[in-house]
Amino acid sequence: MYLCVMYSSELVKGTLKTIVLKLLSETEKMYGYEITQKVKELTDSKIVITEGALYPLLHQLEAEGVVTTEIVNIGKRVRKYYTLTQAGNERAKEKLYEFADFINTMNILLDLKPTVKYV
Amino acid sequence: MYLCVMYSSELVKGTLKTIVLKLLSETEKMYGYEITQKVKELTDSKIVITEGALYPLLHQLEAEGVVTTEIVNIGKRVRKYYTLTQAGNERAKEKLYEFADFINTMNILLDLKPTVKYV
DNA sequence: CAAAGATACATAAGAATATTATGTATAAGT
DNA sequence: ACTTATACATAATATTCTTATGTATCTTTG
Repeated sequence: MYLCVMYSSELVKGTLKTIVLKLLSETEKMYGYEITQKVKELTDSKIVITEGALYPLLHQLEAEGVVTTEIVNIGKRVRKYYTLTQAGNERAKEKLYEFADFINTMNILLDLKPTVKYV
Repeated sequence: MYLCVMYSSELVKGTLKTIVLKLLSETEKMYGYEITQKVKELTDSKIVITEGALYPLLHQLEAEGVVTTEIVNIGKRVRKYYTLTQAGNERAKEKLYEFADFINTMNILLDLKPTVKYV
């Protein structure tokens, strides 16, 4: 039996973009469903990205020129791959740096011990 | 000259309750304005709590029995002090633990180095 | 082989939480 | 006198997520 303790949604809220950009920055191209599964796997189901949150975000990123898309047919099904643009890579770096800095600030504020470095 | 780089609002969003509970858990009693100033000071103005966000949260916490209030007259002005109840202290511990755990998960996911312990 | 579950996309209604703006009022600094 | 700081509060709006719904194919399993 397995007790899955997810985080309160308000905590995860706001980190979705950072997570997606990070994954895309290290995998060249990914499709939506793949991203949800990867996050589930890496976090041991502590963070679960819902489709209602992910797809609108991906569309938004495309509209902003952060990613480009490529549609691939798998049998009769369709997959939509997302790839970071050069601007997207910059965006990913910025977001990761911001998050690392944010964690450091929160550690000080909440009096948690170590600091995190983003090189 | 001083360049104040605040975090994107979506990052800070969701951590407000944790921050407030933590401050109240170590200071016995605080009033709203005091909380905003303390956070500003501790984070070097990287996190600024707006009144429109804070006051509704404090009222909510009171309605939930997490804090009790005490109104104090300072001259002709009014101050509303907030104190954690016993349930509030539990809530603060839970929230801090959750946040520390969340940071650890995010560090793994985003491949940032150290982990944070909340004892 | 039929049903259930997994894969894969998408959007709309609603909830939650914050920002921005506004309002009131006193105290302090310039 | 005027501006800034202190101190509360709420309303309109914006953002971002959850939940629900919809479509469709592929795979596993009884």
